Amino acid sequence: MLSFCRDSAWKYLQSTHLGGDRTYSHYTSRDFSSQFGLEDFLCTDDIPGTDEDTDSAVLFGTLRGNVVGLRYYTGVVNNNEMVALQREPNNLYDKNAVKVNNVNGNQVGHIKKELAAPLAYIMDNKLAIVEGVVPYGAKNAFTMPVQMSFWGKEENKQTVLDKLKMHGFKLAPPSKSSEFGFGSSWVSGRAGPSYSAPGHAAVQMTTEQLKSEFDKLFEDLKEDDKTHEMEGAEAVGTPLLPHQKQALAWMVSRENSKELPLFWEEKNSFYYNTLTNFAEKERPETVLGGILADDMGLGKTLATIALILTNFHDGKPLPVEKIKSDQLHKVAWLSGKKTIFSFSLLFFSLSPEETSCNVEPNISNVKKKSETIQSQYSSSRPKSKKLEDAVHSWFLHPSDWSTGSVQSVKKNDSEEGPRTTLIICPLSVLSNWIDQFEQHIRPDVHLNIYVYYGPDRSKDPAFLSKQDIILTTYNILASDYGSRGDSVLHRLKWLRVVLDEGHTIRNPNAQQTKAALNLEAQRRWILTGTPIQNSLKDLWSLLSFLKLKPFTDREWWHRTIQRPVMLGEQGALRRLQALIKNITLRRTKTSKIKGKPVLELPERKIFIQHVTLTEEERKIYQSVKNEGKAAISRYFNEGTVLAHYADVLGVVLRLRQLCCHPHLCTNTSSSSCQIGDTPEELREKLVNKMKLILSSGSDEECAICLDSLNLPVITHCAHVFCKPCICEVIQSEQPNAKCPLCRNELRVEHLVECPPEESDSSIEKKGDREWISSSKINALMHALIDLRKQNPAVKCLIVSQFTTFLSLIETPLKESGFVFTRLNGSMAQKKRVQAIQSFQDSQTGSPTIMLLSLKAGGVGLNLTAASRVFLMDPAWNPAAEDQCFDRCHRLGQKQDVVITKFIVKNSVEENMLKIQKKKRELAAGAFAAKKLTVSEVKQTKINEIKSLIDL
DNA sequence: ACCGCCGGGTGCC
DNA sequence: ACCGCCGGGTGCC
Repeated sequence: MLSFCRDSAWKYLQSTHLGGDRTYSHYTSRDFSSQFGLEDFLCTDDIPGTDEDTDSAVLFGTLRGNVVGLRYYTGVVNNNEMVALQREPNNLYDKNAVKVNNVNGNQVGHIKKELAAPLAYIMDNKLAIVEGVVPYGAKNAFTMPVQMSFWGKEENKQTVLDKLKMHGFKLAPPSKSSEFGFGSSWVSGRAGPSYSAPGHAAVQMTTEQLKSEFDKLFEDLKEDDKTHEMEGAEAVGTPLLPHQKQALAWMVSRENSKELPLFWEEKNSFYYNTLTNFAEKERPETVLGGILADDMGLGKTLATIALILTNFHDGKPLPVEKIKSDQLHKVAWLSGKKTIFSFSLLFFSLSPEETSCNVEPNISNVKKKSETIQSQYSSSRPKSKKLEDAVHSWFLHPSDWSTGSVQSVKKNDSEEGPRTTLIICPLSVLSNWIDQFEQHIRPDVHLNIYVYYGPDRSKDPAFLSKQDIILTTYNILASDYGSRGDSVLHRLKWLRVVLDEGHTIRNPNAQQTKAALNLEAQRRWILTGTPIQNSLKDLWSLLSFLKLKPFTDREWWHRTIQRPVMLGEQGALRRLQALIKNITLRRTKTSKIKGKPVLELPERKIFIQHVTLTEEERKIYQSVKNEGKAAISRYFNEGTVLAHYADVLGVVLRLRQLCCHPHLCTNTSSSSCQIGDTPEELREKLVNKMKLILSSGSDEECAICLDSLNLPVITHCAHVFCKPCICEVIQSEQPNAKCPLCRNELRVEHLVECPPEESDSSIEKKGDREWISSSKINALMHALIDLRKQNPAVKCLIVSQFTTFLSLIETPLKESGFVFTRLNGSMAQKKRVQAIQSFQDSQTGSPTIMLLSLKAGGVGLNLTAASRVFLMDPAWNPAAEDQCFDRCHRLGQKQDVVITKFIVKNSVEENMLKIQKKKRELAAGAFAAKKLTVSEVKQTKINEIKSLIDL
């Protein structure tokens, strides 16, 4: 019921997706392989027709046709307006019917049936995408002309031409300006007499060129009117830094803006869209929001909190109403039995239903629950007054609530419309938001915050709509939305929706994207540190979320911006830049305000501490290395290195593990799968390979959804995906599904799942083994003890990609009397929060060390209590290391940060450093670096392997 | 639609 | 006239 009408958009979407599974995988496979730092290693060049259909499309030519039946429809167009052609296969009168819609999606008419016949064939078989522009005659009563452009893959061109010829039509060959609607020459008549060579209208830019152009897009965003500053409302408990005041001023002005959106003009009481030439009487909705694309650590969360409080209602701030403490009953509310995060800070009024169904009127029960909360929060954060009070208030008998001793909040009684801000974030930053609310909202402010998370979350619309802020995750949003597309979150209208880490919705086919796009809100914000992560394509869902007309429909985005930019069309990039500038605020860590850096972070120094293995360790290392080297040499001789990628990776992994500790190397020799293997043997080998990949410290990302692996499964060709993702691919490519990464045959029944975590038992197994130290552990302990002598209060992060290594480190830490905590990627949310909070606590007796797995947490993680980092083993990807360092070297860090990398001499680790160095240079260097050919790329990868194991 | 097309009415000059 | 011509009815797919 909420989904707005955009049939043509979805049609379009499907048409580019179907048969596009393979095409899609190309561009994702780069990400996938980059997780190993061996880009393009996985032979993406073997995949034919790799880019999205729409990207590799060329213009076949143009054709003038007629739109008929105008009498019967309400949709109107202007001269030179773009129109959408949409198949209507269920038309009662003609199976070949092709509808013509205006930019708004209103039907204008039909394509005349003689032309509709070949068009239907072309469109149904996806031989070409057909786009229309009405050159003149827009005001005709019965029929009007339409200039059609046919875009498709080169190999389909002849089929299209033949089909049209069969029906007596002939395409005019493309001429330079014929395909765009921007005041071009053909408008006045037929495409010019030019018979220039068909094909690309312009030379396509290389990825590097485009990327550097994208970077430029953001370069000048800081100037113009975005330097205005605004103080936060009284309710904001934290003083804002200058750049945060700018963000606030900009966000408030965006929310209260009355300006027409970009590319719209008012003309004779009509509103014209200058890109599509669409016009309508109704004023296009002003986009009350935008993209806050500041670098990580500049305080996007704080800016958003400040916005919520400062532009609370009617352009006015949330009033701070001083209340006497004896009148103040602080109530925490626990929804159901297990959810800990379902609490409300201070006040809110419960609806009778909520009271009766979620809170059992049983004092001992309530006490028990509150004690659980208390042990989980209060003990770790005794200074958190607010929460402590909240917990104490639990001891109020629930009957008090109905006798009225808990006042319901009276706030903004005059308020009309929705009052609630819905914030959606990845689970990993949920707790960060809760922390920041506590930190930045003045304690005497009435604000209802509800964390919509956990199995017992309230789905009562009356209750939810009474909240000021609701916090939830993309996963909850998507799973609530489900297949039926309705959920309480989608039934309610929100004052404001904020998407944190907004690039999460870059994939238009992902469920969470669809769920986010269908939320109804007055004001819409996207917070992200990486606005264009992979390509221009990623921008569409963001713009669609912002409801920026006409880009909510992908066809118009594609025709007016994406394709013109990709084809390097004159002015297209400027158009894109204007667009981004209009809705985005971006500052980087190096941005300056009035000559001063936006953030003055303490220094960050990186030291490399070389470690020499003991003779014993070196012996083991050498034997494993020789063995692996022999195997890899064999692959080289056979020319099968690339086919044995997982095995090569395995050899390298074992060597890396041996550099850390001999016990890490669990002899799961993943010998390659042989034909003679029994199903059990094969299965076991695949499971081992999968574990290898999952534990190798590389990004655990699925190449299909680009997100972290959800129910990882391994294919017979040894590639790992989310089970739902790969099943969908198999489904849609039936009966001959192929692996998106290597094009080997795929079958659902061949997918092997990861057996349930046995890490606990394996750790215990390790525990049975007698603990021994290692050279690296010795080096670490030496450094830690030294450091403690100098300053016992200093806090350290100990980072490794191997969680078992972190477990091994626990033993000497305990022996030497260090208080430590631990954070793994796999930890339950509540445990994580606990670990982070106790570590960030500055009290004496709090942990001074955190054992951190390299990938744990994600972007939002704030560990500024630490000023020392010990990186136990180098990562493939230097960016992953940097991101990890940024968790303590960020806003809030007061001390210089010293990072120590332990590197074993004469080992694979040193070689990894060399590769890292190359990568850094490549990343920093000019994008002008020429694109490597396929064979050059392969050679590079082979060289990397060789240098890794000294071949 | 100030068209095309259809089909009924009509029929020397 | 098994035609031509006239003029009314009619009109997307």
